Amino acid sequence: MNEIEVFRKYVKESGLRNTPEREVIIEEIFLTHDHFDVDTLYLCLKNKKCSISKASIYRTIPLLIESGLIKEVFFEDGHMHYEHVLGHEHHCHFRCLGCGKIIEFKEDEVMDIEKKFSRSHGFEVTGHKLELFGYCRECLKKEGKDRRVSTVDRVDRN
Amino acid sequence: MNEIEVFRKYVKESGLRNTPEREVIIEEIFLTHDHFDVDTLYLCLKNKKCSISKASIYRTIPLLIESGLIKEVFFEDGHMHYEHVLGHEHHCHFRCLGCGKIIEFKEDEVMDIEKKFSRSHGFEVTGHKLELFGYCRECLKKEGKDRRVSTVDRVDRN
DNA sequence: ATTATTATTGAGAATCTATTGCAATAATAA
DNA sequence: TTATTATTGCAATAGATTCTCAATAATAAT
Repeated sequence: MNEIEVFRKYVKESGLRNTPEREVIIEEIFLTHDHFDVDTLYLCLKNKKCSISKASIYRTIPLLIESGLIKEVFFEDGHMHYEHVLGHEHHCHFRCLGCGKIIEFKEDEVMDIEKKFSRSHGFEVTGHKLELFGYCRECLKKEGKDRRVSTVDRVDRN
Repeated sequence: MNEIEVFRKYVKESGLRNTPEREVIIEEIFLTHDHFDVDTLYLCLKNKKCSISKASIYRTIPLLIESGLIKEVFFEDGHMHYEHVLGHEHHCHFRCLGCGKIIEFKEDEVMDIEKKFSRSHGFEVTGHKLELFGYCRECLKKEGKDRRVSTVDRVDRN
């Protein structure tokens, strides 16, 4: 089942209505495999012929999350970023505090942690989010310069 | 060194100036061991005699992060949440998707993941953020009811 | 097919978080 | 004590997200 079919099924089961606007949004999102945010998605659609209002995009995103197509990954630069779930196997992120670069990597060991926690607490663990941060090789070279605590809460003082 | 002393040292070393407002903010934050956000912090201070402008709180937070007193934990309900670093050993979070409850737990195995990633990529890993999510015991009882994908992007449709 | 019902859309207003400009104040160093 | 300039509070602003509402269109029922 591709993303459109998944969504149609979800819409039907939920008693919602499908619309061309929503399918256009989904197609645009799944055109690449990258992270995305509302504003760039909006501009991409605008630059093609098919302009869709931001309100509709904002209203569609929770549906895409509920239907298991996408998920939130991180809040950065004042807005949320999303990524694919369908067709994109689960992975973790490394964020470079120097240049802001995001690197994805796979890590099975987290499953052990999930199981251990699940057993010890009697909870059902359905997922996780692991982010490592530090400095990438390139930034380690420019040693010490430009380091910051976080992309969001940088303090510029010079 | 307590939180105030840490901050005074940081301020001195950074060529900033300390102020009573900043110390009041720090004292309020470290009064409890809980997570906090800007708005509740602002209201707490307002409810006591010592009202401090939101602008000052927003301007102080990055300093507290840089000085190692606090850090961001998650973005939820449209705004950032913070927690103590000083005097609060590193831990991970479990978030119940049913009731929103946050549970902290310690987990050393993540260090192995850090090291493994660090070695394989030649990066310097300085920290991590691990969040598990699922359903707590209480919510498992009310099985199926009230489940949601995320606290932020909940879809209410009834 | 046609019609009735009502979810969805788009545009803009409203809201909310967070940042910034500015004049007054106050913390440090001289 | 004085000079320097970081910090404060307030108001204005920016940006993201939500909401209002009339018009439209997707489904179900006829």
